[in-house]
Amino acid sequence: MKRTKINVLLVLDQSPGDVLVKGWVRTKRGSKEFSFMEINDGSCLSNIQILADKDLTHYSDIEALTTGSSVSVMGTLVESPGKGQKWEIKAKEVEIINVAPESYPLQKKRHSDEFLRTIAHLRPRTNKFGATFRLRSEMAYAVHKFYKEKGFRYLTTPLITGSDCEGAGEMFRVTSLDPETVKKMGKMDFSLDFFGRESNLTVSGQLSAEMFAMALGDVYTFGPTFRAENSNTSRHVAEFWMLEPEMAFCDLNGNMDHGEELVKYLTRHAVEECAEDLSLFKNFVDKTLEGRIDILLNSEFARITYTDAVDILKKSGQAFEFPVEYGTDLQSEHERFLAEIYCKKPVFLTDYPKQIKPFYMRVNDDGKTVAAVDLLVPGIGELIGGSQREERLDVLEARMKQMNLPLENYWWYLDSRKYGSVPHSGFGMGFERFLMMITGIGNIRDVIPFPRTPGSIDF
RNA sequence: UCCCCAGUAGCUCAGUUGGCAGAGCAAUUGGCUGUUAACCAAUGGGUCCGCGGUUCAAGUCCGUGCUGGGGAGCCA
Repeated sequence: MKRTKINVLLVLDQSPGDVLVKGWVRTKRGSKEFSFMEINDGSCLSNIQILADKDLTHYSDIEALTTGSSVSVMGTLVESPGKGQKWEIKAKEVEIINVAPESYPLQKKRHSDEFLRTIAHLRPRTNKFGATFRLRSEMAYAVHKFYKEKGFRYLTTPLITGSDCEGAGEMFRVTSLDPETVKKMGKMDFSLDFFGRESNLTVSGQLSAEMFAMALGDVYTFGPTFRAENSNTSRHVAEFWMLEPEMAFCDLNGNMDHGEELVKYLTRHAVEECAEDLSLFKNFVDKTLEGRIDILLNSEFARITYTDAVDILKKSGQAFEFPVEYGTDLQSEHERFLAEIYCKKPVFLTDYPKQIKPFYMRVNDDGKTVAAVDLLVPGIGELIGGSQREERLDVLEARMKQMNLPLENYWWYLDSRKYGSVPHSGFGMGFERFLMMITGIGNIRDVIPFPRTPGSIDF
């Protein structure tokens, strides 16, 4: 008999008769005459209830089943006379695949996120984390679906990079030399290393993506990204997934239009395809989630220039811990005020002073600002960071010299501005940040399977 | 990296002025004919985060380290 997954069974209108399910025992309520078991196979949030009568062979073994044990159950799918579920299975055969001993750490009660992080290998077996990682999977699919529908090409850029100045924070060094050899060298000699020069894990696929946007038109990358920053916050991990669209013939406004469309598309997909899992987050994780999702879907995102934002903050009358100063980066409290109190919805902040932004951002006509954009989301902070890129070779080279960047290392990047350069734009969206937004989960470590953070690389 | 808070049973936590180590849940055993985080009864369960100090006496006070959480910076 062929196994049926529980998500398929639970939506049936009428019973097909006998069915075979396989899964893990979530809870068992036993008595002398019969036992109820709830089985989950990961296909959906819901369990299916099994009724096991004492007449079954090995009933004493069935009665001894524990939470976490794995079983295979064949029986008749019948309408449940009890409350709380439509269907249940009246078991004919229960095969015990493996009994989980009493040391199984997951109990039939709520556990703290902190505890579950210490057993990250088992936490996907809980309702909350099962829902989280089903949703994560569905959102990754929706990313590809969105870009397929829009005619973008999927680009996989290198994870190991030789550019030492990608410009976004500390990098992890990649080497094949063993520490003893390096010690004997006295001073690190990269020419003896695998690639013959210093190499690192990528902090962004953007520069590569720009090259392909100049060829394929619209591209996106979606893959792991690494930052060696010693960041200890609920919004940072050392290894995360980033989505980076890059679009030829696109200016900053087109960039924002695209970002807004993307966020709304993914959100709508979650609402339409993940309703059951989403209901868990709405009910048990974040009571304000429903309203926030409604705002995401139905409001037009605000768009404010950095200069206007500074004015708004200065006139707000708010007592900020840090002063608002034109020419410096906005503090968290300032960004939060703009998104959560002033706009009460996602807001694109644009046109930052050029001295606080990287070399590749396009210099505006005022000569003071660049065509940068950040999307700030209430409760999350920065979800998207991007820009229109500097496509004018002379302006780009001047800027790089100003910032003391070694032009020769970027010869290939500059070639794109030499040969058929066009206006183009793109941004990076933190995939985990998006998941936090759509689930209401407050710690980024809880939306990634095995989080990597400073001092922590278990599992 | 900086600031603040916490660390006691498998989990969540209480522990008064420094004076015998506690509860709920879980586990184990038994009972129970339709349960829904089932219910009822009994039983077992401790390096009070580590190290050092003060004291007749430290879970409690002091120092230090580690781990975790919240916030800041960096950013996605």
